[in-house]
Amino acid sequence: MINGITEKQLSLKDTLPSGQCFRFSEQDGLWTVKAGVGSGVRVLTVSQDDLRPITEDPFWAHFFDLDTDYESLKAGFSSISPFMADACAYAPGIRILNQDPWEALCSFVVSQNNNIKRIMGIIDRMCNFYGGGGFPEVSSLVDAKEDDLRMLGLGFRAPYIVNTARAVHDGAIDLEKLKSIDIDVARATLMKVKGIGPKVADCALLFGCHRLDCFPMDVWMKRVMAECFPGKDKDIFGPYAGVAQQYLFHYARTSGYFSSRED
DNA sequence: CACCAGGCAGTGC
DNA sequence: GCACTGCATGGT
Repeated sequence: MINGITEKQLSLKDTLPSGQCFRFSEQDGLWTVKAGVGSGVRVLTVSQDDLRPITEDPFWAHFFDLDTDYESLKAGFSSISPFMADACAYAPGIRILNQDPWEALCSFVVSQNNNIKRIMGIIDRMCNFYGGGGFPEVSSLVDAKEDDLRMLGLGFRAPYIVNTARAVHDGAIDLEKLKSIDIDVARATLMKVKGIGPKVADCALLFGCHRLDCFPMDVWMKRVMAECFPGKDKDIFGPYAGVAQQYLFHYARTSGYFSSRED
């Protein structure tokens, strides 16, 4: 441990592959993370043994949300139920990333009815085809040809991507305002786009706009809530339910508790 | 062959 | 309001 931050405070292996971001890779303990749109792309190389590339760079420190106190959040969650305490203890170094809002929104449109490995491949091909390595600009997807998107593997999501880019381009969606306006208004604004439903809207808001009260309900979270919190809803987790959601999602997917498969 | 993947839109009731 | 179905694609 170097520079006062431990794996229990920031775990790369529990945070990066936990289904919230899609542009990273790992080889022999060395992680590469890409973030940002177009020529504004940033590239991080870091290992768990030495997190100084994160702690000493304000951009990456913010990206990994080092300014939020997860210890007190976990303490509060753990008092809710033994199962919740197990989920927090299972991977205590999970954090909610501060990703670019456009990148997050677009990525989660790609994610629908898809698996994480394939999502990562599609986004990688989009970055190379449209972004020169950075995430595709809104302006480059507004006029994207549907055949090109299908060639990259988007399938039925191809028109959804174009719809989303147009809504951002013409101002129907103001990504910066989504960070602060009323959360129900924010969700409704996103869901006006054909191709954005409640799950994608919540993921975009949680992972791209840092709206920590958003609680995306995917197939895994539906299992968790039905089996471990019957009759309850996200309100039992309080105003930071989105953080609780990430601990539960990761625990459900990878612990084997729900007879899952790893990928 | 079937079924699934960090869902959604369309349709029918 | 809720239940059901088709949807592109690749993996198991």
